[in-house]
Amino acid sequence: MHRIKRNTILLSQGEICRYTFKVVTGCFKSYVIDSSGKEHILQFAPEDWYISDLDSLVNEKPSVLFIEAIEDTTYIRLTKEELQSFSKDEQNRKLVNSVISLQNRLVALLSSTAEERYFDFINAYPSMINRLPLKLIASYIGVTPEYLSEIRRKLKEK
Amino acid sequence: MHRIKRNTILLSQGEICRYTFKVVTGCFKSYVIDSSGKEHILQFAPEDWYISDLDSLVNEKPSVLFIEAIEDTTYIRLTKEELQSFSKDEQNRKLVNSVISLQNRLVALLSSTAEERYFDFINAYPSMINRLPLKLIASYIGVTPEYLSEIRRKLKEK
DNA sequence: CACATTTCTTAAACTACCTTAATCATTGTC
DNA sequence: GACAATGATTAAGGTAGTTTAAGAAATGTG
Repeated sequence: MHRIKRNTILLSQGEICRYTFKVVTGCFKSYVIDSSGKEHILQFAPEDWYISDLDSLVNEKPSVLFIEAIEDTTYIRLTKEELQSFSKDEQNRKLVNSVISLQNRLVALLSSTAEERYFDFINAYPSMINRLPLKLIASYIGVTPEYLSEIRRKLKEK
Repeated sequence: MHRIKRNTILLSQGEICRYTFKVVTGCFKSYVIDSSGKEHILQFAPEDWYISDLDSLVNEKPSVLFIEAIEDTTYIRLTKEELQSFSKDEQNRKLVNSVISLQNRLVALLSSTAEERYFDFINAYPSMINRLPLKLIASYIGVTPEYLSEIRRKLKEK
């Protein structure tokens, strides 16, 4: 079991990812930084979630993602070999869940407005809303903090 | 081995997906239709690719996706049980590849402009460019056909 | 071949979302 | 408890991408 402080980076873009991290308490985020320096969050990992750059881990190539603690966090880390020693069923379930969650995000990004994606987020992660700053939610749903702030104001006015 | 004509739908939104389809010759697309009736393509599956709605297949719930032949296509279909009889390694590789390709699309949608995503598409699927109508490429990269047409014109002017 | 249907292009008006910048609120730190 | 740093809000102006509509090109069909 490992213990790290908020804002600590566990994996940086360009490094080869050697582990999958399983959160015990706290929360991680994975994100990319685009050519203009902006951060875009792909995943939050609160208690019991797994987080990793699978492409980097499996194919031993440089990661495109950062993984960083957004709260003081305790976690377990699993090497590729340890992951592979999981039962076939267990491994499958985890991989299938990853596919499903990415597919759902993709569908939402392609076919919903920012306001709809904000509702989706609230429904999918009701307990995260009070735990995350607006800034991070905005980055996850794919808008600027200023625009999410405007969305919230419009919702109150109703 | 099954054989179907262009424009035939193999899976519709709302149905439970019973198979993973492996293309022998031809090409499938998977897509969603949003609340305003617009189509958004998630994946193309040319020769040797697999396509399915994993969430629906594995959890036996109604599919959100359509799967449709965009050329006359021959394919093999695999039930959930047949898929599970694959070697652990083979199954893992396929699932990991799905995660990676979805993750790449997500990163692109969050952090690139439409023009950059068009370049990404050309680089990732050079052989598909001549095979797909503009309309379908536009749907895949997440813009209207009119706007992709404009992107192409601007590129020619350079 | 002729006709219908679908696809592609162009252009003008529009909108969802971004940028910048200023102000205020909250949090962390010595 | 003061001050710095970070986060949230608001507003004005800008831009990437959409909508609508119409015509041109390509494709399918009897």
